[in-house]
Amino acid sequence: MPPAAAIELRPLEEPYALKDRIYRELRAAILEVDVYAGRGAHRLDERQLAGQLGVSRTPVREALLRLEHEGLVVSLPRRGTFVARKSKREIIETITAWAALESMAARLATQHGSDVEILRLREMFAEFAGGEVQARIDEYSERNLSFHQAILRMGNSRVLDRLAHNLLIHMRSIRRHTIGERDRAERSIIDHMHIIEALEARDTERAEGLVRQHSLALAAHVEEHVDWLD
Amino acid sequence: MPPAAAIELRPLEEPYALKDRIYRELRAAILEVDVYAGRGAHRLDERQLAGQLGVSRTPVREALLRLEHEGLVVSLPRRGTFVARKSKREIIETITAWAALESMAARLATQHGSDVEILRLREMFAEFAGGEVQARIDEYSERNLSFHQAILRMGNSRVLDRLAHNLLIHMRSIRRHTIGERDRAERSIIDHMHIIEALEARDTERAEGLVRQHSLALAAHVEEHVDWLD
DNA sequence: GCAGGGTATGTGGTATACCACACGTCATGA
DNA sequence: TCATGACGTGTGGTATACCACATACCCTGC
Repeated sequence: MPPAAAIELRPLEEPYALKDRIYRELRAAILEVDVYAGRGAHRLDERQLAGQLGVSRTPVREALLRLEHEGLVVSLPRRGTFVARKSKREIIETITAWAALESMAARLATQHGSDVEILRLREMFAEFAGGEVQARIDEYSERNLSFHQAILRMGNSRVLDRLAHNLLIHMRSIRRHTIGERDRAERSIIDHMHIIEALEARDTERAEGLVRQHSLALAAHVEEHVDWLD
Repeated sequence: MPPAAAIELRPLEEPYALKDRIYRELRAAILEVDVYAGRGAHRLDERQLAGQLGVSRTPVREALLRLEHEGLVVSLPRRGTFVARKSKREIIETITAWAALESMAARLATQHGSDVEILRLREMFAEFAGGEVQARIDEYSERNLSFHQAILRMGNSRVLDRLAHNLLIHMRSIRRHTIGERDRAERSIIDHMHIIEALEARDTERAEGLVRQHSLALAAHVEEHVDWLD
């Protein structure tokens, strides 16, 4: 017997568990830190963190455990927990793995993706068509990420998406440093257009190949030009 | 000032932390269980496990957290922790992701793998050349796994290897059920030979494609013939 | 008979106390 | 001067106690 005027209530879904909120908080803080700046290792003291957050060590530890699984922090028994510093090699390997996953997603996208989804990809970059990339490099970078995530989603595979997402986290730190290399941005947008065309044509092999090539190019670029780590 | 006859001592590396040993123990137990047998959900009670192992809940929880992160168990807040049941779709997605990673490893293997490593692949199957596959299907299955892991290792990428390993865990449960399909085994060994040939020829695109195709064929097979889940 | 709510009980979530090990410091003695 | 050992201190590891929520059962009143 529903009342005439039912009150609308949202599920109120608070991120619920304390450990999850702590996890998000810590992750945000870690990604904020420029790990590669100084030489000193960024330390995460369980008791101190618990104190700052006003909770006990237990949920903090669980959050740290999760971060450790994801490779964002590294814990040395009885020595401390630290923000992970990735080696150049690890970053290249991560990008390579990303290339593998995203290219597979592109493959699947040509088979199962909807026309509408592909159309949206085009719209993403419509406003940058006139070569305004340089002027709004920051905004473009954001769009760039969305593009790649969109392809992942079009693969319509939760497993693929989840794996890639975990890798993406680690690639954010690179972004901070490679941003502003203008010629790369312009070449990037051209690549994207070719990828979109391949998707529209439902050319499985080509879409897959282009996506892989595009990502591997980033790996090669890091290999060659990045020297702010190791 | 090293003594004349230095005593040789191995690092004695006990798996160390309790939580790690518990993790291994639990993982082994979980993989032993045939999750897809009955209808009832396999439950993991923290207190009970702690009691059986003679430890407190804390390390047990940490082990469970890790297993949850790897997708082997699923925890419902205040309801319980259960051995994860993968849907048919999830399994197919997992195989697909595996295909992406392994094919990338094959790509890298053609570029950086040593001749010796490739030769070893051939040796793996030398004894099965005479069509003895059917008679020793169990042993072959083991070799089959080694083959794929070897390719992963030849990619010489820790990241790729780690990701793929995590996926492999979930595929073991399939093995139990698809083993004994003889024609598949024979077709499989032919595929493997072709892959080895591509690697020997350092044919990057071909090796990558064959590996991907080989794994995707498994996905398609599961899609079509597996009905013992969902 | 049955809808509704009270309540017992079991679960994971959290807080807290204690332990064992790693490392730095410093006293000791050759 | 410098090995060497004792020892203090701080860290993560573990054990334990308590809490809040979810569930199932039963009891009540209609």
